[in-house]
Amino acid sequence: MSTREQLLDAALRTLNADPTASLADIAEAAGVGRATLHRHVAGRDELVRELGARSLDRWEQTQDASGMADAIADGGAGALTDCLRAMFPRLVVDAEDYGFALTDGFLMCEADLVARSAELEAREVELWRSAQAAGVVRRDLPARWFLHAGYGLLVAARDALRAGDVARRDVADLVLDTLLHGITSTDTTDTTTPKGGAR
Amino acid sequence: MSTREQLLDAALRTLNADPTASLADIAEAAGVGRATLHRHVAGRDELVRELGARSLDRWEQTQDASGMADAIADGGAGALTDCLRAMFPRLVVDAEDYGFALTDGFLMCEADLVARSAELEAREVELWRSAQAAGVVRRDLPARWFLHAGYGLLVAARDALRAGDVARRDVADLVLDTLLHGITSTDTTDTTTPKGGAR
DNA sequence: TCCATATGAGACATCAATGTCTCATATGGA
DNA sequence: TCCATATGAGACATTGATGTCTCATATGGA
Repeated sequence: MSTREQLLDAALRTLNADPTASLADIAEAAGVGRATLHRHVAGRDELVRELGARSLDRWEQTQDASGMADAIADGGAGALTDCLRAMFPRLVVDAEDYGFALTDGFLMCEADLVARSAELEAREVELWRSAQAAGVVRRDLPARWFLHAGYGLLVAARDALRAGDVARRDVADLVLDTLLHGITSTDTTDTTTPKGGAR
Repeated sequence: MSTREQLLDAALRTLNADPTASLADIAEAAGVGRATLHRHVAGRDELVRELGARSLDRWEQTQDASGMADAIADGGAGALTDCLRAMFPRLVVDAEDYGFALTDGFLMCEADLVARSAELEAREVELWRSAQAAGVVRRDLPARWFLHAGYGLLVAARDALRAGDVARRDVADLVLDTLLHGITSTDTTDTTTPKGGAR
């Protein structure tokens, strides 16, 4: 891994912990002089743009690795369900790795990032529409709402992990379960094994 | 309404639109000189602390107006369900009014705000626990997850409204419906009237 | 009219973050 | 060893936000 990438990794870690961290903070966290940081990254703008692009790369990889395109092409309920079940665990990891990018609003000031983000969103909306058509998810709600709801639950997952309220190994199931089935009590005599360890 | 409150309102509007707005921006948006803003508010810290306190006031009002305490005391499924159905429409409005406070992380740097927030969170967790005990919501998920999930869906609602993806009149139902029942298709022959106007 | 108060405009100093630069040093290969 | 390159430390200037101050003006009541 190049020095530049190591610096960007350190910057990501630092900004996840404190989105307002200064370049001096980042350089210190990277164990590097401030001048050295500037030698590899032109400035804060470039650094943030780079990390934003990385987060979109990751999102795209997640879509690809989940077989989103194939599932949409297939159109069957099984394929679409499998895609969702493959995608959300990855998205939860992404949301934690790129936590600061999830809620910080400076990414959406860069035109190219906005465009890419819209592109990836459009792909995901396509997935939701296919899932509606296949009868996997409700047709009485707007497909774009699923996008926002999924995103919101990723924020919830990130925050729950940060607060230590849920176990890392449970959180992906928690998100998908909540999104798909909601939190209403399903059975009257609940004897199933707890998922997140009800406390 | 006092001048100070009018200024705080303008600050809230401005910060909702752009969380990085400077005091000069806020003063301009309020139609007031920068000096006048400083005459009423000591500085940015005080302004933000004040708005944070307001958002917590609103949250507390929403809890009270939804009869949360009574519902917990009652403990019945009906009372608890009514409370949830009264609370979320209000929370959605709160999330829109205090949108910047929803995801911006400077509030949680003020010890007193953190304490109050934890207090209100604890109340809401109590509600969720009661709802679990009453069989209203699932017992196989940690109660604190419901807190995060509800919060995440409020973020989703705010973003969906900002993006123009859902109608304002639908969004509260959308949130509660998604949280309680999830997005899985419930019936095979869907002839119900669309809620958000599936597009 | 006269006066007290609030305001707008703007000057001014301060401060933190940023970006650039220099120089001594360290590292690693020829 | 000798040299090229990368680095660390730090000086320096710049910039934007912030906070304070003054003064002329406006407003509204006595």
